[in-house]
Amino acid sequence: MARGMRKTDDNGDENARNVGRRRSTVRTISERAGVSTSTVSRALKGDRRISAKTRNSILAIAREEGYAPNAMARSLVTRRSGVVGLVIGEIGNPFYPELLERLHLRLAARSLRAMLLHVGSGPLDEGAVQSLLQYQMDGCLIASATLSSRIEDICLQYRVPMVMINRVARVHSCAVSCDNFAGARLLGELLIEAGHRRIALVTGQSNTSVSEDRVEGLQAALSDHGVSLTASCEGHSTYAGGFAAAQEIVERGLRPDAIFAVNDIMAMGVIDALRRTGLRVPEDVSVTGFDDVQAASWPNYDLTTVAQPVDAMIERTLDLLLERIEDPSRPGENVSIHGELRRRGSARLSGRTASLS
Amino acid sequence: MARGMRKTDDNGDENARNVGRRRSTVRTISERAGVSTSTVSRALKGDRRISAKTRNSILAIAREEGYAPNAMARSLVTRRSGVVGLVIGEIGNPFYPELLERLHLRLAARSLRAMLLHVGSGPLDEGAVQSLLQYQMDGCLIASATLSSRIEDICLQYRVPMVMINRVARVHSCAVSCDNFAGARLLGELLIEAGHRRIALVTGQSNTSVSEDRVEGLQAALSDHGVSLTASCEGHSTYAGGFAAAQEIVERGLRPDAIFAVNDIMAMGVIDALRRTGLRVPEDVSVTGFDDVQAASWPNYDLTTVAQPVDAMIERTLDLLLERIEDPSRPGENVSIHGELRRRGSARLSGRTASLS
DNA sequence: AGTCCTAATGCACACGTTTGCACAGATTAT
DNA sequence: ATAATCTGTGCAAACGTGTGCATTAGGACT
Repeated sequence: MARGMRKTDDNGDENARNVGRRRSTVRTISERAGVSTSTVSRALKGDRRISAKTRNSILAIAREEGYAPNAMARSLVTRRSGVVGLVIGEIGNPFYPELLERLHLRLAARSLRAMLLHVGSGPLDEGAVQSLLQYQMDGCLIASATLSSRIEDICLQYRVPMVMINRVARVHSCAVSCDNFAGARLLGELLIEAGHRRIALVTGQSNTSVSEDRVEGLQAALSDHGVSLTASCEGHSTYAGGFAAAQEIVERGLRPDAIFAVNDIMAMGVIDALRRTGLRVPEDVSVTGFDDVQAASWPNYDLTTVAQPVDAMIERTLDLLLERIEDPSRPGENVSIHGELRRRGSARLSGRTASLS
Repeated sequence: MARGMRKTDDNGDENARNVGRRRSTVRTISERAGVSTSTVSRALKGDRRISAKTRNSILAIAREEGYAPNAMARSLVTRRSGVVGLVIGEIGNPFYPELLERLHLRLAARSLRAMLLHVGSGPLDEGAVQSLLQYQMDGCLIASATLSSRIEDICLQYRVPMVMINRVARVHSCAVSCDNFAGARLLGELLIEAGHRRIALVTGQSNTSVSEDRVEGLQAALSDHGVSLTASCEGHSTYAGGFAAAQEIVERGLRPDAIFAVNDIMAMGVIDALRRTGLRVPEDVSVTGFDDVQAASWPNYDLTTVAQPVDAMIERTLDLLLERIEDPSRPGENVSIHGELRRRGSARLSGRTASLS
């Protein structure tokens, strides 16, 4: 299709000298500059011992050649690859893509690169753990509520520093998460203050720490006020899972006046399912989520939720990881950071709190 | 929080021999087996010249040591890193996360690993292009409708094989995309057959090839039937962009009976905006999208759209990339693969086609 | 017995960097 | 004048693999 023919031809000019030729190395430069390779190496990393004159000359040649140091060769001797492995969870939940973007940005800021070990909720293949070792990764980041025990074991065994994000760690490991318990409790109190007494719970696979903590947070708020759960429904931790769970709740005639979904994506499914049966949100049923993904603020969801402090979590995660790369003997640490309540339209407000922003 | 204490302690046992010690190398193994390092190297890659006896002995020791070959050292000599750079686009559009998952899977199937160069719609920093060269990546994959000319130039200049996905390439490059023109034309015809004559267009930044082709496909269908566009509205290629565009169309009193959005995520914004103003979809206005992201089949969108043949596109993309890694002198190629029309509830059907599945 | 072939293994170098140490020359202190 | 310090640079060894070539041993064939 000629439609694709935008006219921008002729590749960059600057280093036409090495088209086709092999990439220039520290050796190429040393020969042109008439110095040894070690001098070149030192000049390029700004070693003060190299005189300004030769350094500038070397820098000029390097630029002209379009030189880029070979990270493979470097990491062979420095024993640092500058690469961290990345396991990223259920991609159908927009929380993870959104996390991924920030994470990549902050990694780059610390001059680290991410290599994908696994993405999605499928089982992770043996190739992933092999490449973690083969590529001499400096560390490993696990952003997934589920599946990871295999890779966690490997990291422990081979002493690869590892930090999990959006989870709580078992012994010896590090993890950073939102304070799910406290956040869920806030949501629970919000529902109770708004007068709700028939509260239903929609949860994902309950064996994740994130899910468990949120459920317990809600329970804590409820039992503080002598309220007990009207219903509890478990489904896949997806939009479809939330949708199905809400359908089931309606069909069983449980008539809750509020539904607490364990995360935003399920809450969105819940809302759509409720409306499909003619129920109004929030007039007939209040709905809350957790995470504050972008879609939560879409006008037709307008979801009351708790925002995970993603940036703060990432920053802490990288602190922990870099510390352990520096000194692998450091003990494991669990960090939980407070999230922020977002009052929106999917849950009724009590008269008292309605005047607050 | 004691809540986090799941009990699973003591790391794997198998190779307790090398805790704390440095990882075992081909040399460690050669010494234990009483052979030379070259024999070990050959045995590990199944060279037939090594006798079964010594090979088995070496394999056993390697397993016991938990040996993993050092990919850095290997690629230094083989001049193949097994790594491809990945640029992934506007993450707010679920098309890209969904693509990412499949892509990673198929890369692994060809024993390649993906290193993240850039993610999201922000400007890509110089560090990204530097690391493309430093880590000696075998190739580069660009999955983004926008931004990439900088990295494209670099790839051309340094002869790094590169394939773009969901775009059409300018000269010298490779690209794989859905046949956007044909797909959009199908949608256009569907709308016209259903009796729509007041058709509005909602588009993203029009300077992307994907967007342009879809618009032209629609136009082709319209002019075939002597229909001309009722309105055209441009916004950011996001949910919010679609939402704003539909609002504007309604406010300007243009009264279209159908809206063709350039992709699903914008179509979702369009639908929500229309409903917010009291208009029904599809009774008052039909809406179509493009991509068939997962959310398109959510019951409250139930979006008529064209499914991009993601798996086929990925497979072709990797074919092209691997061919060019093998032989970089191959000429550029544009591949476009037919998508599949998905008739759903967001667009009215004509009596004639209503009986079809 | 000598020649040739095959099978199995080792030697040594290359890949591109970094870095401890040595060395030459210049400058300063004694 | 000699010793001590400093400045700028080079040598050479490492990092862990892969691989062309040489080497050895054993057998088969003439």
